[in-house]
Amino acid sequence: MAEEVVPDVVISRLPWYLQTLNQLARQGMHTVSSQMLAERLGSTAAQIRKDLSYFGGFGKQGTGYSIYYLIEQLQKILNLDRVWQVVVVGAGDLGRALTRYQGFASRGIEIGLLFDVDPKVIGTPVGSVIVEDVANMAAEIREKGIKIAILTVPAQAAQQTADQLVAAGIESILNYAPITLITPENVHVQHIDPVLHLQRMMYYLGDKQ
Amino acid sequence: MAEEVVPDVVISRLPWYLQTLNQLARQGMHTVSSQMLAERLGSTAAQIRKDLSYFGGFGKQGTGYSIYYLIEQLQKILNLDRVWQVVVVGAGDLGRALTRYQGFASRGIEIGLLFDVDPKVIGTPVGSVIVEDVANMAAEIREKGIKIAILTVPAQAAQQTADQLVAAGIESILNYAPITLITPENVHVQHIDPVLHLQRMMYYLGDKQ
DNA sequence: TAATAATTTTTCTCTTATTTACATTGATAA
DNA sequence: TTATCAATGTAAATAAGAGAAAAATTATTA
Repeated sequence: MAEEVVPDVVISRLPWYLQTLNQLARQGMHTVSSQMLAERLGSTAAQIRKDLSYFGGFGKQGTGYSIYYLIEQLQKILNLDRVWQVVVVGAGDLGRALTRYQGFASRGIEIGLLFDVDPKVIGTPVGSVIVEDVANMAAEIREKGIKIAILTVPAQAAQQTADQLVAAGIESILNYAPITLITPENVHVQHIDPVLHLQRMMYYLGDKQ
Repeated sequence: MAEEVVPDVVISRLPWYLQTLNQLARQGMHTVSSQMLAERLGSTAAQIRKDLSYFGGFGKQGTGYSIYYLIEQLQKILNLDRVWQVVVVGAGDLGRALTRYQGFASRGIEIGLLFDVDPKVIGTPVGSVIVEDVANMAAEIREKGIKIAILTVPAQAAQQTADQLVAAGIESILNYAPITLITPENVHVQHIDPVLHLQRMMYYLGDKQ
């Protein structure tokens, strides 16, 4: 009875499915077929069915999937049936924009802490949190038991800050700094860099501009 | 002589290689082996070599790669040997943060236009550009021949705005709105949504918090 | 100058991911 | 109640990607 491991590509698609299912639910729909969902997502029906089948059968043959039920199941699978606290490090333009971002609360994410080094911004409010001194970061993260960090510090400070976060018990880092972080194996890092995305698209644009 | 198509996964890794090569160059290095680069990236030497070999041989056997030469070649491949103008649509927190982002100019990206619907922000400056009325968007994009857009409008306006962008000749959209856009085949869309990334990480966190 | 060591390039193999195909199930209508 | 239709779940086939191994090239050292 080998403990079947679900491939990470599959995991990475589930939040995307969930997003669209929520959209459909908001539009008042109750049921959806893999075919219809695939069209909406620009994916394929077979892939959606296969992905879901890693976790069991959620649909009814002949009918499709109950949107409400599938949302509930996906939330359970992804551990979204609770509120996750997140720490933001770096209260520059981007860090502040993310801290104020309305799309977090409605999807179970709460910015619990916001840090910076700059004495000029420490103590100022951003949305409903106050910028705190990065010197107190480790202690506060441990106290609150936070496991997820969003990193929006300048490139030259990023690696050092990441090290501190890992030491403080952070296990997942969403990295907006334009460098590749080096972290222990057990720490999940995801890199969001608009430049990398834009450059990838430029390849396909050829000499169009 | 079949025109060999380079897989998109390969293309998506090149900007990442480039980023690290630039880092190494800034540190004063002149040469790097695939092995060393792989360690730096958290990738494997074989993969880097294989990716690069899609475009020819850039290295010297026994020595490795000339960092300067490889950067030059990658820039040529990705069409980065020019400045690309980009339009930002949506002058909210995120749109303004991106418009002011320092990391663009140094990597050949220039925010040429910034639009919003809100009369209160139209006319105000953000960095070196002025927020303009979205009503004039199509005309201005066409006039400047811009092909790339960054979309930071609220979810409910995103699809409609994307349609307008496509009609105005935009061929690549970097979408920050939390919905899946429906666009013609020839339009490249990339979706950046911190929530999707965070949710993916939450799967691996289990019930750690 | 010849031998050795380093590292790329290329080919081959293996693994992973996607697609196809179909048997099965449940719903609907005659 | 039976036949038909729609759509899932899964097994099998195909395709794509990654990794490993072999061959080739360059630099270095004896």
